[in-house]
Amino acid sequence: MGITKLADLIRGDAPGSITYKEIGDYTGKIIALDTSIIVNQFRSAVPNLTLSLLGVFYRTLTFLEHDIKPVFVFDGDPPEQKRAVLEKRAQSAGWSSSQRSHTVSSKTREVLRLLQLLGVPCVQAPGDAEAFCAQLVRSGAVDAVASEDMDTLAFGGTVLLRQLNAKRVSEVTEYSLPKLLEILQLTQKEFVDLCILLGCDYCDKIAGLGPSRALKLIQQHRTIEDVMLNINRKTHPVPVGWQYQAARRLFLDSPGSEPPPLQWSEPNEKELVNFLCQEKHLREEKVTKDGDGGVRQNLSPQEEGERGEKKGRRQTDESGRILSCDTEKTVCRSRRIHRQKATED
DNA sequence: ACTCTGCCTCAAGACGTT
DNA sequence: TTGAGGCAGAGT
DNA sequence: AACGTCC
Repeated sequence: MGITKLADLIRGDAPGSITYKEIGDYTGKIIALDTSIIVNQFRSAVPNLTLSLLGVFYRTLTFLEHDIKPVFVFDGDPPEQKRAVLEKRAQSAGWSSSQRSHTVSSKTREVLRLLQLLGVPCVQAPGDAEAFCAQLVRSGAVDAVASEDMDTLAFGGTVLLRQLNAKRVSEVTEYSLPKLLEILQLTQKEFVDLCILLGCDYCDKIAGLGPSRALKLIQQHRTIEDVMLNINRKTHPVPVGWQYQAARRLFLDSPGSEPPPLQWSEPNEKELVNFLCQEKHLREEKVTKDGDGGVRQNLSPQEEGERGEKKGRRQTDESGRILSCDTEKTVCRSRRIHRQKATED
């Protein structure tokens, strides 16, 4: 997944486009997240499915504690080009793709439920979640995209955050696409061609061309077409039926769907506890606070995305738009957090 | 000399206690 | 499972 | 920092 070796290339050839931050630097910001990446992270880290739900729960709380407004983006139908990769992946995992999609959807339903109860907006991407995240940050609907893979930059996402959940300071890395393009002296179009040469999810690459040569070739010849005219076709054969043009369109064309209204509301503590403890049989002390702590300032529902949509503590739309729940209660753990901060200070 | 590839290994979440 | 880092070897 | 637990 992602663009092969792009992170290395940036670190080596355009370190000026990277800044090192910490999570507290994003207080007040709206941040889009690729939900499937998050879920997969937890799924590979802990074998148990319920525990990965708990991971999503904790991580979301961490955002809220820092007064960060998360937007969870869910994958839509994968584009045609990606199907080959998905098939291959599912096959090597020994799963049929229909099996896979069913399990995923039941899993994502639970994640969706949890996130709704937490009062954070969940949106369905028209296609690839990464692509939609990129569009959201490009249009200004969100301030940044937090993801572990580099696709976002190829899709034109202007601000990418990696390791946002890092515990230690200065471990969050922020990539600036405008700075990157300026340093590399590339246009977005040229950068997309570079990413295709590096290797992406949507088509093959030219064997024998790695990061170093790919960058030099693109900087010199500007397009894949011109690169192909200037390399040794014998030593670097172009893949037969190479679908690079389709991949290019995928990266450059906007998904098209308008940014939906984003709305945050207070967590529905009662249902949250019910869901996690009753349905999922988690220990209550892992989920709830003990007393009735002060309401947290960060969850003020009257603030919203600058891009529009005023109030409305309405909820709903079952077809995957925004759902929100309203409660007056504060979220678990907040009390403990407050105590910790008090003792630290 | 430099670049790319393949093969290897490892670790991957978040929390609390010590 | 995947990705990232280290090291071998073959290619340019 | 290292370790054990979460279910």
